[in-house]
Amino acid sequence: MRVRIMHGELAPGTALTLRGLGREFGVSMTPAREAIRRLAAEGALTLSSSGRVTTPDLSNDRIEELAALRGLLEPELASRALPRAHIALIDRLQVINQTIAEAISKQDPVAYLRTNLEFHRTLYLRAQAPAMLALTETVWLQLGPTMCALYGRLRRTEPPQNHRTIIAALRAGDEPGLRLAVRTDVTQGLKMLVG
Amino acid sequence: MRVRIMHGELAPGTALTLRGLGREFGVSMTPAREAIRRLAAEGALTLSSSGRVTTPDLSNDRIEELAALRGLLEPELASRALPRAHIALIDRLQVINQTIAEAISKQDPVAYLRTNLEFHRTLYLRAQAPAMLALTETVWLQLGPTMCALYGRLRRTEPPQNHRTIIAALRAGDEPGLRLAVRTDVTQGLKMLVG
DNA sequence: GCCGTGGTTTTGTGATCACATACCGTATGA
DNA sequence: TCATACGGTATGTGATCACAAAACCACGGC
Repeated sequence: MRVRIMHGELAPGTALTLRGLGREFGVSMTPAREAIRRLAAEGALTLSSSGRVTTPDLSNDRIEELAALRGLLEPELASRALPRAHIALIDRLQVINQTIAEAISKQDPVAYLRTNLEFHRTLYLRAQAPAMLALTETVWLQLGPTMCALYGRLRRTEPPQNHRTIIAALRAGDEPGLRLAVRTDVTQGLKMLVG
Repeated sequence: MRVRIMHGELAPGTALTLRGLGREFGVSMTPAREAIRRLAAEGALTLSSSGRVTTPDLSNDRIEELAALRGLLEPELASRALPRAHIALIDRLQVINQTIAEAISKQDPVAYLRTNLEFHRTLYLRAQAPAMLALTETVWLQLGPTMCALYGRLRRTEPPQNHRTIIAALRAGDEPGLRLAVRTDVTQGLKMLVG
């Protein structure tokens, strides 16, 4: 429920109401409120003064900060996943990569975003670091709406070259290369957004 | 309310009940539940199957992971705070440091922990990076109960030498030195816990 | 003496309600 | 014509209730 709400298909600045969400999902106010508050607790929603709730639209400083967070956390996760990455994982990553290419050619930003995150999560799951992954997903959640909105604006056409570099580094067991590839993949996309 | 609960004065493994907490704080189940769920969402509480809620007692792997997270996030925060650190801040840090020394001499683990975190937070507030600070506090929250319990077991007597190194690096404007000092301060304490 | 099974109690969940408050539209006056 | 004040509506908050499930305890059987 909350996952679908915040996965990116909600424009930043949208106002949410407890009763509205309750009606939409066929539940009462109590579970809706709980979901809202939980998302607000991890920064995915901003609850304005007097509890009014909206999806946040982030300032450029905030985007830069969250991008730095990704650039800090994700290389570490990738590095931890590297020793445990075997062929089956790499194959799955390549399949996901193909799906990403399809989403790009279809100009479907929400599918692109979702599959892109699936690529990263699939890799990071191997890191056996649940707390670190949870924190990273928190960051994704906060970036979700703005990223989706901005990807919708600028027409991406280039294929996911960075992902290919990541897979290559994974195959070669090249730890510094992997860190660098992940970092550039993460920061490059977000640098375009603020710039 | 939730801050006081998780600030460290709760042994890991304690079971919380909604109605119990409600009675303790003079409120009904609804706000108590909300607080519980919020804390559970950020990993400060583990809600077992069927919603039973306890304070988590962390495995050594988990402690190591959270320590790595601190070692990743906090040097970055300190580095960002460095250009904005002026004399008044350093003075305040030194005052807090004195309070820490008092807590150590009194063998009061919860006061030690609280003041120690106040030291770090005071520094990191200058970084102007709210999301990063929020994530770091999440990590603190998760570590809270175990750290308190373990600090109670081992009798610390050494004064906070690392904090003095941090302040010195801050004064000198030495960015790599600051990063290193923060990293060792953070990881050293936690290395003793698992070891 | 120990283990399984029954009932009782506790606990979490979701719904509904009453109340305070914030927001919005309108009307009136300068 | 614009600003301000007032009233109605909608919204969040906290409380209470009914229900289901899980835990606990005791009793009986092997």
